[in-house]
Amino acid sequence: MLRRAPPTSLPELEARAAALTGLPLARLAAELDSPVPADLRRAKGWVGQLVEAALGAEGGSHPEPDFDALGVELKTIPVGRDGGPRESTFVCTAPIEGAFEASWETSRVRRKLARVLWVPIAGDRGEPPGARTIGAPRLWVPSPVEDAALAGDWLQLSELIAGGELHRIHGRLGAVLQLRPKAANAADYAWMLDEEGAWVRSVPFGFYLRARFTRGVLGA
DNA sequence: AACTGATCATGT
DNA sequence: ACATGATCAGTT
Repeated sequence: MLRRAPPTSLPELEARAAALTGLPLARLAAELDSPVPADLRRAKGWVGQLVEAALGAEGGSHPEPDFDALGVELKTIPVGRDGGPRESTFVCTAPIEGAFEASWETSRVRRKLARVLWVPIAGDRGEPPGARTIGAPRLWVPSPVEDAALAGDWLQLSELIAGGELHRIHGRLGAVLQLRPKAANAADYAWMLDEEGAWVRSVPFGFYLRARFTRGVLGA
């Protein structure tokens, strides 16, 4: 897949993203010489990686923002006819150390969400990936109210991890931020501390933004 | 229709 | 194993 050079300024990045508005993914894929999968079942990351390449994100699996120099994280978000998100948004994995010493201010969740460029991808479930179209991008910086809501959930969820109360963790907790499994399959595991302070195998957890929250962010 | 738990691909 | 990119698909 071809990849553009990284943008050198925030306005340049925003202009590039805006220029993609209305473009079907099949056309973008053709420009970038990327084969279009028949469906996303075995290509779940294809859309995100395609838009990364189009905007000149560094890509790869490094723990840095997509546009490191600009401090911007890129997120594609599937939206329905009303412009509302169809899915939750993965933020980051829930590291065991992050539950202890880190404050909300220095947490990975907050750093990840400091500045996000949302790129909506319009299309219904089951629609061929190439037929989906890129929507108008939105650069988001959490408002004080949004930040406070995220902080509250993060603290509650982090306390469960820090306390080793792993069995109490499930996707129903958190008003805007939730913890859910984030793994390759059911056999995948991570080492975590239980209530007794013993290392145990656990399903790896990830922080996700609820679709309801993202709906507000997108102004839909 | 929304939501949660499970899953898929790739790179380091 | 864990980071990146997410969506699938069964249940409620």
